[in-house]
Amino acid sequence: MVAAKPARQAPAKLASALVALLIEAPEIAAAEPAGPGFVNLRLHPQAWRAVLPGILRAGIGYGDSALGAGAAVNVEYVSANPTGPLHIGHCRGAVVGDALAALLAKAGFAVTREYYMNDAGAQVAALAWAVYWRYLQVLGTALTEEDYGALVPGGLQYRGEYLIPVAEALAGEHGAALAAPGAGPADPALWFATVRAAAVAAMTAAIREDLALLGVHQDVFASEQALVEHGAVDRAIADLSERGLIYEGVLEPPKGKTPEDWEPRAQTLFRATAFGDDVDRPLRKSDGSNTYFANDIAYHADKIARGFPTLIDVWGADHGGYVSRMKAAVAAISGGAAGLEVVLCQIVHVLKDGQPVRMSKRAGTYVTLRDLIDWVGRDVVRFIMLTRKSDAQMEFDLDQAVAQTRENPVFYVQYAHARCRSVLRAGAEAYGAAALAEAALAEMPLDSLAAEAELALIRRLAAWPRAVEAAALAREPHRIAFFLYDLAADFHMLWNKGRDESTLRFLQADRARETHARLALVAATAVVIRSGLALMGVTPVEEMR
RNA sequence: GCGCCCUUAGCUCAGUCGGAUAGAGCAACAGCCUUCUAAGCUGUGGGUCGGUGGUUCGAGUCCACCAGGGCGCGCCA
Repeated sequence: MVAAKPARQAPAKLASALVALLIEAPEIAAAEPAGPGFVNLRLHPQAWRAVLPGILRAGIGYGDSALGAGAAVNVEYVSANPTGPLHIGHCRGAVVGDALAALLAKAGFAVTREYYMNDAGAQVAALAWAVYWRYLQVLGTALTEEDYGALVPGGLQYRGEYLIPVAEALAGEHGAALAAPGAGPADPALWFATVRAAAVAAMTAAIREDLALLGVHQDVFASEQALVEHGAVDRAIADLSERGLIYEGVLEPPKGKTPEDWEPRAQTLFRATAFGDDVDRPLRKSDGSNTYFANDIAYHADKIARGFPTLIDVWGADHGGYVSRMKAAVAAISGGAAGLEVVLCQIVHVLKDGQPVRMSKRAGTYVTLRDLIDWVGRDVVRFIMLTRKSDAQMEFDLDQAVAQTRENPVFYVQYAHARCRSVLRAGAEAYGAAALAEAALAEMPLDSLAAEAELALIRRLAAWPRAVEAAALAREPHRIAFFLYDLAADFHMLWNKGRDESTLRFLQADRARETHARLALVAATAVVIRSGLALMGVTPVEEMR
């Protein structure tokens, strides 16, 4: 139908002509025109069976693609401020980013996994003040929290108890040297840099521990502070200035909802509107220091300079308003040579006993990544986080996550793999492990595989490489989870067919040829499940317990 | 007020490049265990794809407007 216009022929006529040609191909069993110009093709079963040896020889590498042609891609994810443990929102970004990176790598891109540490800004300063408060407490200060809070610029934040060990370590190393006599607060010039460094180091270590629990390992941890110290921010602003994209100006207040303390103010602005953003964006605060955006431009400039034509950032939905300005900045600073894509992850609501778990940072009642892993396990967390499109909100039902039923996709897929392994173990007892090695099964004659449910399963297996490429191009790792679920359903169906019809069971006593062909199919199914779970960072299980 | 995301079966969600009669699970109903794990499988019923227009041979998919939900909106990160 697409070709009809350039060919100047009616779609149905063109379809008939195509059919006449296609029917000649040896792989094609039937071809017929259909509907308004479709062509229905039916491949010979032999053409389908022929995919199995390739799967068995490729192993977990089945589905690897040359699509990316080795092009460099930088995937930045998590990038939580180093101010405390990771919570469930970070968790989704971590899993989505990690799976996306694995997916792109499988699709043939040269992927760098990166974490941007915001270790320079006001949040980290607030963290230092919070740690210092705990330090004074360790020393036995007479100050009340209220008194101390009055001394802190912007007030005391980060009251969580997780800072106490950091303060204790400081006290262990420095004694009372960072405090005034009597465990009172000393001049910040005396302690601030030391405390901030210790706090950031401790929080970074904690975050990396959390990520390790989740099985996330990134290649690069980029430091905002290092960029600032090396002058990267000034260079980036100078670069934009040379391109005529920086000016001093006054922004209009947001339409309809003017902040109460709004007053017109001249600022250093980036001409983001020249690259599709709604308004130009400030790079300097009124006190002359750089905005977060300015630092972020320098960071993205750094990534571009490191040779990445494609940058992918995985962000929380609360940063949605930030996307267009960052895309504008990347377009500006690279002269259009590099592109930024942003994958936004919407909020995750946790359900326990069917009720939403209330989260309040102030009350310290938010669900941490560690909590979640303690409750349901790493593999379940990773799989469930990939059972929704990232730009749709998600409910994480703790009860469903540990349920041993078809409702739980993790269980369902794992169960299929365990069943595969169970059959192969039984087969190995009958025929010996050597005969059931994947390389050996790849040599088996397969012509006995002819049942519709068997061919349906093979068709699914054959679709894996395309599914990988499509998911990689769409930047949608959740598709892998759905593919595996469908694959598991095909397998469970075939398994149960053997109950109704004993000739369809995988293991046929005294019929080695049929059995080996079926074991090749089972082994190939297990391979594809493992290949998919590997992308998701989920461990396949050998048996259910 | 403005911008971005979402809206598909009673519920939770898929839906590939715009392609034929829109698919799963749960819930409801009816079945399947002398058998490689019944933790599973089979079948039935269930739809104005939020609404209205438009583009197209063809729209859940693209465009415009509207409604509802979420997120954000100068010197936080």
